[in-house]
Amino acid sequence: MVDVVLLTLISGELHVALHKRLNEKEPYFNAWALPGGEVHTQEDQDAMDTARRVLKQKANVVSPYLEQLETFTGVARDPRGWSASIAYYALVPEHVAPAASDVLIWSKVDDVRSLPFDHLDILKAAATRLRSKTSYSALPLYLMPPVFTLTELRSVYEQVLKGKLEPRGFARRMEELDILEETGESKSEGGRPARLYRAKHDRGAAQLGPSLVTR
Amino acid sequence: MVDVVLLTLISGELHVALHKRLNEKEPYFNAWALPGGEVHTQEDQDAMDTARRVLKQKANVVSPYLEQLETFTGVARDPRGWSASIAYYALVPEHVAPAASDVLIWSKVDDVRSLPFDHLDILKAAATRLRSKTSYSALPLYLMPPVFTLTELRSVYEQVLKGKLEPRGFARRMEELDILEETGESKSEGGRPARLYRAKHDRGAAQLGPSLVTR
DNA sequence: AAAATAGTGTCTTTCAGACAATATTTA
DNA sequence: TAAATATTGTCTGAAAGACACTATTTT
Repeated sequence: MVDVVLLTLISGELHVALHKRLNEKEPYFNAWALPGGEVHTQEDQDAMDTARRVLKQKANVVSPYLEQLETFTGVARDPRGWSASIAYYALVPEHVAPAASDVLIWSKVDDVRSLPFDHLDILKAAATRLRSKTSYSALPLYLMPPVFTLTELRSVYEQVLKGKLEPRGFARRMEELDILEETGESKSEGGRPARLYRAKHDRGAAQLGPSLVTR
Repeated sequence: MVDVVLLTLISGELHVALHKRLNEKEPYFNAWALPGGEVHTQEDQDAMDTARRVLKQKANVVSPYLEQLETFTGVARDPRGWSASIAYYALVPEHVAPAASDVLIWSKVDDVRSLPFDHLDILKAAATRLRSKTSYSALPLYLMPPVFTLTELRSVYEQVLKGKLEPRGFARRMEELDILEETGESKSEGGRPARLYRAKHDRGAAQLGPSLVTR
C-alpha cells in the first residue's frame, strides 16, 4: 500500500495530517493514522499516482510537492502479517492545507508520540528528510504562501531546522540560489517595511552547499 | 519484488553484477538483468532480508553494505502489467565479489546501454546515489580491500566521482574523518613506499561536508 | 644520482560567521 | 525623535584549492 506524510506549517509550526481509520476495519479502527490506501492498478499509473489519489480523497488536496520517501516492509509492522508500504511525503502551504474535520486533524510533528503500525517511524523519516533537504535546498518554499518576506522565509527555515540563522548569511544564500523574485510590494510590521517576494517557478530544484545552520 | 544493484570495483572500474534470467520465464527469458526475486514472507523478516537472500542465492555473496534505494512502480515497467520493485544496492570489495559464471557477469556500469524492464533506470539511480554519497562520506571504503594505500583510496574516489582530487586535500579530509588506521606496513610501487591503511570499524557512518571534488 | 612515488608545508582565495552600520518605517 | 524592523557592509577566521617542497624508495 501507499502512505502519505502530508506536512504543512500552521502558525509557524510543522504539522502533519492524520486521518481517521473509518473505512478500514481492524486493526486500529477509529484511530488517527497517516492517510493511505491500496494501489488501484486500473486508475494509478504508478505509486505516485496512488499517493496523489490518497491525498485527493482523504485530504482533498493537490500537493505541489510530492516525493517518494522510503518503503517500509516486514512482518512486524502490521499485526495481520507481512506487509509493505511505499511512503511518500508532501508539502503544502498553509493557505492550501485542508481544514480539519471529523476525519482529518493536524498534529504538531514534534508532539506526535504514537501512531498505528509503524507510522511514527514513517513520520520521523519524513521529518528527517525534510530537515536534511532544507539545509541545502529551497524545499521550504513549498511551505510558503504566494508572497512572503525574507524574514518570514528565514523563520520557516529556522522552524524546520530548529536553530537560528544569520540574517546576513541567509540573505546572501537566497540571492545565490536565485529562486526569489521581488513583487515590488512591501509590507510593514511596525518598522521598516520588508520587501515581498515570490518563488520563481523552478524553485525546489535549486540546491547549494550545506551550512545554513550556525555551527 | 526486490531487485538488487550489486556494485564492485574491478581493476579500478565500477562494475555491476547481472544475472541470467533462466528460472524466470518470459518476458526477457535468458536476458541479463539485475538479480531479483519475490519476497518470501515465510523466511524474510523484511524486504532487506529478501535482498540479502537474493544476493546469497544469485550471486553467492554476503554484502557488507546494503541500502534501500527506491521503489520502482507502475504499469509501464513490465509488459505483463502493473508491478512494483523495491530496489536495493550493495557494495562489495573486489576480493569478495563472486567470479563470473554462466549465470553471472560483471559489466562496466558506464557501458551498460540497455537492460530488461526498467533495470537501467534502477542502475542509474544506484550509481547516482553512490556518487552523491561518495562526495560527502566514506562509502567507498566498502569497495576497498582489507588494506590499501591512500593513493589507492583516492583513485577509487576519483573513479566513482569521475574527477581528479587534490592529494593534499584528500589526505586532510581522510584525517578529519578519522576512519583510517595505519597497519604499520607499507608497500612500494617503484618510488617511496606508501603507508598501508585499513578501515576503522565504524567506517561508513562517517560523513563530512561536501567538496571532495575540485570545482 | 636520477626517477618515481608519497607525503607535507604553506600561500591564496573563498566563504561562513559575527556583528556593526545604515535605511525606512510607525508610534 | 525614539523604537522597531529590514537590509547591507565588512571584518575575521576557517577551510578549500593550488602548488611547491621534502622524503624515501628503486634502478
